[in-house]
Amino acid sequence: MEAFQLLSRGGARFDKQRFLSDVQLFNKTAQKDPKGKGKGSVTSHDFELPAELDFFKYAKGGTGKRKATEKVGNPGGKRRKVGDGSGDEDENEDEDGGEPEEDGPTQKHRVTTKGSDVPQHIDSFEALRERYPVPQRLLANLADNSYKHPTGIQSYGIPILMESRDLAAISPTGTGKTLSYLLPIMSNLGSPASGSNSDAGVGVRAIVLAPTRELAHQIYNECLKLAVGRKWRVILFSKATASTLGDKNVRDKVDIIISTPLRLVASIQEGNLDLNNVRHLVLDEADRMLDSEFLSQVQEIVAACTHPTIQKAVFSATLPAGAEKLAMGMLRNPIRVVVGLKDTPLPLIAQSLTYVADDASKLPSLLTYLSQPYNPPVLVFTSTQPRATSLAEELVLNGIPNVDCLHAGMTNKEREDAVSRMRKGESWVMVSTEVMARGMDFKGVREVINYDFPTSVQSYVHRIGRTGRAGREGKAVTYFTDEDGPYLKSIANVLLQSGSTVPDWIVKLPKPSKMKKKQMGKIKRAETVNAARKIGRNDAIKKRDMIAGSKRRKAKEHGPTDRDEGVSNFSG
DNA sequence: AAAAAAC
Repeated sequence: MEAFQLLSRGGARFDKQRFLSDVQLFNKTAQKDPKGKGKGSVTSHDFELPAELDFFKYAKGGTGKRKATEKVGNPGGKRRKVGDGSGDEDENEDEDGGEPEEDGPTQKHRVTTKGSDVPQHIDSFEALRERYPVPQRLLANLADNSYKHPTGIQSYGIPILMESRDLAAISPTGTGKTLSYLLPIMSNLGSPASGSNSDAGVGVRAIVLAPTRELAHQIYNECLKLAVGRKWRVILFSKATASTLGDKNVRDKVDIIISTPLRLVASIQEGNLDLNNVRHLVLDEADRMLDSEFLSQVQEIVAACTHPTIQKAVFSATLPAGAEKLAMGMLRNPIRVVVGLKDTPLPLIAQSLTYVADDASKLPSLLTYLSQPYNPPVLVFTSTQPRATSLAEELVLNGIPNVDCLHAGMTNKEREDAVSRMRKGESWVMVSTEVMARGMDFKGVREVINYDFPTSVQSYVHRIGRTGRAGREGKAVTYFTDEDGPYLKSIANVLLQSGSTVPDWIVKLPKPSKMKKKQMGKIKRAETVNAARKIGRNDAIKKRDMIAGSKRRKAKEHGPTDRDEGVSNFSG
């Protein structure tokens, strides 16, 4: 059920027929309903998933024992002290009662909270109304968009935000974070400023910041769905919409702005925008927003929000210690909620590492991959814009159908068109840079390929998080070359953590010390080569990868020999 | 560590 609701959010078109098979895959209790596959006979009631079938499924295997529990509320109003975020967590856990299953859904997930006076979580959206004055229309819009049962982060995060508390929320990719903050914002704002809302004050009252235009747009779309039927003024900030704020009558009646940081800063500096009436500020993809390039912009925005009772919240699937410290410093008496394991991908995503000797071997590998049956659309990540462009060109030249490309070097229109094709299912292979790595919700994406090795664990987690969304299964393949050796182990650990398997030799790689990383890079490069050769001889390990390897060599003979500059300049 | 993205 939940998976169904999640699937039907976001801007992407949603194929019920296609989803039906997925649900049955997950839902052992569901009766097979051949009629359900018939045209037009599928309704949401046809596939009630058990409530415990949450998005978060703990995979078997991985590293040792794994706790898979659900934290249940905060009985007795137990106080919790906010700590530094690292180290031990003050947890309150409870078994969920379900039995772990071999291959089906594991019916357990874990939520941990930290902070004082944590509000009781909700078990249903209806329960919200019993506790808070949520506008009827908002709940109706929720239902109209097939949101029926809250996910973990929604269950815990929404009451916290409803009670005007500051929140740091960490929840895996594709688990419904957007709704977790939009619903409380719209509820707490009460009614649009343009109406007879005496409490509205003057000027924008809520701001959501996101790192990319595409993501801001997606959040905006979500917001519009919840805004149906009321005269909310929600603005997706851009040069054009920002200029409309020159009109004071417009400016004073804005309710919510969704924006990227720099655009907002520009308007503040132009004197077109006053943030002193902002009561809700959300940083989506918080760790990204707090890294060096965005930090000063975000700080400027935070400083401009001078309303005494402003509520701040940060959301992400990953929050490294440094970013968390910064975030906690911004928040007032915050509650920290972690769903699942921080910095860890969903176990629903089957991850693998594929050895490709060097950069020149990547294209043949990918072509081989795409010559075999695959589930479009496939999302392919490269490290730079030129590499994205030239890889897309190469694929087209090699006859791969419906190849698209998306990076920030393209014009706004090109970017919008690419997203639109993706949403319509017209893209089969989408080649992109990090711009697509975070937050984007394309329901159909079943496979992600890291053509270029991700430059951080966080990048890896977010990239592969474009699949496996809303309870679906996904697949992620990561190419690595000899040069990626120094960072291989850290990514391999992520795979292990989330239940995927990793060849032994990678697990045994020594941990690179920071000081000697560069030096060790050379040593390890040799180790990687040797170990990778061993794999080639070992039938037991990663059949797929070996297939890819041999096909790669074959494809190389027939494949194009001349390579675009953009593709070859990777190995500096 | 390093590129990308933000206007």
